[in-house]
Amino acid sequence: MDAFFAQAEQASKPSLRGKAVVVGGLGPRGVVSTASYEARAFGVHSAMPMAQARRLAPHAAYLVPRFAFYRSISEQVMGLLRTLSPLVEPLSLDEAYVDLEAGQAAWDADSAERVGRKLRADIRAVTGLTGSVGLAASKMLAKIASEQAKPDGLVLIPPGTERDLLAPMPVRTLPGVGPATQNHLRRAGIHTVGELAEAGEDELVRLLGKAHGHALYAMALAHDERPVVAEREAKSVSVEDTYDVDIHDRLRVGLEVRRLADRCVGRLRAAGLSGRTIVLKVRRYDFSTLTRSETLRGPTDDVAVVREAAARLLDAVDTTGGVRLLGVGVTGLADYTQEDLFAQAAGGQRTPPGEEPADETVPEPSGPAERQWRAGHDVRHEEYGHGWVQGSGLGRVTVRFETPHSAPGRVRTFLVDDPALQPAEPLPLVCTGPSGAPEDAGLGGGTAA
DNA sequence: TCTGGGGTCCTCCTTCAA
DNA sequence: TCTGTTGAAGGAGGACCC
Repeated sequence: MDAFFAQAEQASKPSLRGKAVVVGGLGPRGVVSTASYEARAFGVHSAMPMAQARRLAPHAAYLVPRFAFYRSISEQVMGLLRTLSPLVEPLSLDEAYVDLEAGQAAWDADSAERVGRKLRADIRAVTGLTGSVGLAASKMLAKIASEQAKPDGLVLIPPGTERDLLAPMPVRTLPGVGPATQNHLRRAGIHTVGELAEAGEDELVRLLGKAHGHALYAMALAHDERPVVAEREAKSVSVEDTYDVDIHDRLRVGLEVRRLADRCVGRLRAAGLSGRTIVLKVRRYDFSTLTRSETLRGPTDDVAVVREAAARLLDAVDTTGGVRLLGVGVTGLADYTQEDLFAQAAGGQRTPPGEEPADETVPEPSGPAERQWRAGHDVRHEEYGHGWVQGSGLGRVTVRFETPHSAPGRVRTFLVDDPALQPAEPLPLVCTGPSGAPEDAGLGGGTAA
């Protein structure tokens, strides 16, 4: 999908169409998740500090991400892909590989191109959004083709042309080459994929290590045998928070770690998993990051065990000077726990999934008690109908009243505790009803936040 | 006024047991 | 009993991706 989060916001908010839209964290330490193509023209891009984006594009609309909304659109798109093949490998909410041959949807370049064109039309019809398609004989090349196809296009790399196509491209084009590897290669005088291939496998292994060297050499020759894998098992579960202001108080650091441990266990249990290794992550005031881990004798999903392990790990970390980020994670995942084994040995039963032990609380992530009006989120007003929060502060909230199918709407301001104003679910982006009235076709059961 | 969150994979080092 | 080798596992950090 093209600039997915930003495009989804523009589709649901007519007044933002054709305008610069930036989606990301709006706090003092936020970064850009997605920028619309209009915002990119000002130099705004993903992973850029939000403060920098605001300097570059002060007039842009700045919105917080609405993941539940994007997920509902993503599920529709993934559903379309699964009609083409059983082998669909999602990379994220907005990207996936599809093995067309395995699904017998295509067998040569012509048939693949037909499938690609129809897919783009179907995505447009079902979601109202544009997506780009890259067609090639391997995952690496399909990815490169789809990048070339953006926005709103289709690119096919004909078999036999791969090496010639890759040769002049910068090394950064290849997946797995980031800023550090690019620098490394630049110092060795290697700038393009062609130069990478000429350097030879031994030289690349010497420069970049065994795994990376071999993999990069193969990719430079356009060799990529990685299969499309439909089901991938998670290897770790983690939660982390960056704080608006560094935390200096050791007691507070301990409380935050405990809170993160609770959230992590909540996620772990929701996924029906347990884990053996507990990881504490600390990013200090100077952005230096360290991790400490402890491996238990067996996997656990016990909140008290994870809390205690995280606290022990924290004991070994110097936090004087302040911390800006804390995280707690669990790796070495299993779908049983040490307690299962004990229970089995004793002929007993463990707490059924979903039921919490009486003396523990694993709070689900939730907002504070007072009403929060987050920029970009949907609302409904008794008199003015459906709209979205354009901004809030100083006890007031500004709402623009419009829907995906209306003309750009008017703005009104209310007190934050105005009882006539309530949070609302996102409206579907596509009308399918005979009357033209929006139906629930767009939102997969209306699961959005 | 710098730099999110949730992941995966790799490398290097240390420890420990066979 | 002592020593050297080897491999697995644990731990830490870094690079990369979306």
